Amino acid sequence: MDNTITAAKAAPLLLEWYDRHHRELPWRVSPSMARQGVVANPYHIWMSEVMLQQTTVQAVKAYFEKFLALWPSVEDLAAADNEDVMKAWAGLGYYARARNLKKCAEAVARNHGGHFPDTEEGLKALPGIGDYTAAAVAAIAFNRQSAVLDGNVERVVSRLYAIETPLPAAKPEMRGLVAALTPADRPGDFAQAMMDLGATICTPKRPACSLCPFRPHCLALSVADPETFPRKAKKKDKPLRLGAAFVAIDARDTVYLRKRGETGLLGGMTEVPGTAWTARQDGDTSVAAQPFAAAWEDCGTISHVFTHFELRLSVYRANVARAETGDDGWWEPVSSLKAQALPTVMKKAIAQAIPDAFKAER
DNA sequence: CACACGTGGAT
DNA sequence: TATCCAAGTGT
Repeated sequence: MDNTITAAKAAPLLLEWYDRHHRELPWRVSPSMARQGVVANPYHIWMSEVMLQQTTVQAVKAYFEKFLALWPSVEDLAAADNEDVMKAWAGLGYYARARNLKKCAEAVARNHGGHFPDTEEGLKALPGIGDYTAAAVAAIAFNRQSAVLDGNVERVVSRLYAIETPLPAAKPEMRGLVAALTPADRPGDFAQAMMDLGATICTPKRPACSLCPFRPHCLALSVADPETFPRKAKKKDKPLRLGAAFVAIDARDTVYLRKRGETGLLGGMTEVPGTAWTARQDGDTSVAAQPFAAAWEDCGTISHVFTHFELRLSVYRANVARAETGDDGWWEPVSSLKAQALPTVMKKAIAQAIPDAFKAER
């Protein structure tokens, strides 16, 4: 007997589960709040969705609160200094998101009177908003019946229908299935419910199928091991790249920093001088690659894993007079390094040269 | 379609 | 330790 779920049954089942078991999140209007007349703030929903791209809820919470405190409205963010936005985003990763966040805020403030477009199409035309985020903001903030497909939903749907096509080829099929399931009533809650289900019940490993509202209808559970869905190709292994980083300190306990170019890896972020990061094992990562002459002391190496390569950086430290550096950067007190737009890899390098650089006592 | 693009937590 | 992966987007 075919127990495949029908569109008419899916939403009520899932929304009933969501009303009882939804997560409380800082940017979310819970069902009980909605009953009291609270409506979603599109600025908050957009901000959270951009931060949540490939990023855990846990990591996002503090950044979300910080950004709202610094820039309470989209006009505030549009008027902010680019550099301040990059400083506030430092540590969250995927820094193109921060650059696009600022551009998007400027576009909304300048071209849309400070109001986000309320359609998928309008939203998707903005920087940093793609298929997923456009659908999510349209559904959650504007109650549009849009098909929201993220990693969680892909997992839920792939199991519900035991989809054998591997990702990402299966995405169009999955989007069609989600579109068929999405209700006209509470489409935003439906989307959030699918994501909550994927995050808390239909998890990548050891899913809690006994607690799942879709359990009677899940094809993967009935015919196979749900854990094996979604199918996806194996990832390539990461090559190793080598480089050197030079931490120059002057007599007043300040460090020489530079700003990276606006595009590419860590674009627009702050760094210490260093070599290019080469895949060549014979690249010069020795003190000979120094950016300026000094009595460089070998501080050992640090490792950092990026999305598509692993980096091993040789770190050097020296006491340097201000006049001996170039003029492509600036001197920053060690005590204020924490507030700089330093990506994690640079904080690691500096901490290797100055172990207490980021300690609270400073 | 394939690849570039960060980081930290879980197993 | 190795691997996966978390509310993806841009090119």
